[in-house]
Amino acid sequence: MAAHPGLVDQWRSLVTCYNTVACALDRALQDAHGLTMSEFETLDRLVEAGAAKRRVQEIAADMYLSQSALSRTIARLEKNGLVLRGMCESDRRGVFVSLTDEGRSRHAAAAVTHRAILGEHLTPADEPSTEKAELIT
Amino acid sequence: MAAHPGLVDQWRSLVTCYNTVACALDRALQDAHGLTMSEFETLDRLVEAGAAKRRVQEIAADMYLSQSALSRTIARLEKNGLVLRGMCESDRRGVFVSLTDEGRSRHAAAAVTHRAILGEHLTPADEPSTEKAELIT
DNA sequence: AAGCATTAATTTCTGGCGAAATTAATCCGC
DNA sequence: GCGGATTAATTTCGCCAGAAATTAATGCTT
Repeated sequence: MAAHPGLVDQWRSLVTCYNTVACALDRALQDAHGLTMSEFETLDRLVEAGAAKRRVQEIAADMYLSQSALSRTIARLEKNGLVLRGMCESDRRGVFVSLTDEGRSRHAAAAVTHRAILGEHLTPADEPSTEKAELIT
Repeated sequence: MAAHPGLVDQWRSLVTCYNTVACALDRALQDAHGLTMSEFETLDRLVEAGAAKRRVQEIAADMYLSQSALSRTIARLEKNGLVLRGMCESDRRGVFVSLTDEGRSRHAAAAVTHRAILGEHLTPADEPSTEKAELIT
């Protein structure tokens, strides 16, 4: 019993760290850019893909978000003019999702905030400092 | 620009790790014991405290859960007979929360599942293997 | 001791999530 | 080419979370 007494502590540290960063990110993105984390992440995947990217599910696979949640997220983004949904001729079940110009610029602005928040809460890995320690402890 | 290109990757790893474990935990606790993660964590804090523990907020502070969410979680636990709410004489705003016998035994059973799932997904830290320790470090 | 700010907990209220049901198109075996 | 299985996306449903409003007790200042 209790063969790995550190496991629970390890998990709690992970939870605390995740929640701290996620909460800070969510607030900052919402306040400064009116985006939820899911919305930002969705834009992020589209920017990474460069061109138009089909398959809502393709994005979902990268994102740990259910297909239904992503469908609604994309609907929200479209309503706000950041994204466009289009037909896909080759497979008419599929849906193309592509960034609008405004989507691209909103993402660019939000990405600055995003990295700033990460920088505040995570250590750059090549420079282990005192920062993250306090979060984890 | 991109002064810390690894930051985003680090964050994504953390998110993936957290989601993977949290999802597995949630499923296992729900299927085997009918408990949500929040409910289990609440029981866990009460067991750790040993005696009756007042201050809903005291528990909340340990748990990264808002006071309102915890209030509802405790209400659910009470409805299921795992926990009791009682008056606190010294400060009548406060509410004592205490485990029932069934709460104690349900927690004990669930804790086994809990540790098993953690063991599957996290490395014991004293034995760094190929799994996910790298994410946390 | 009266009045106002503060603190503890609960209760709306709104919004996002996942599971399951639904709709629609494609694939496949005959 | 027809009918059943599969796949892509959406919609519906119920649940849980946080923010803000509410209720109630305490503390503080005069």
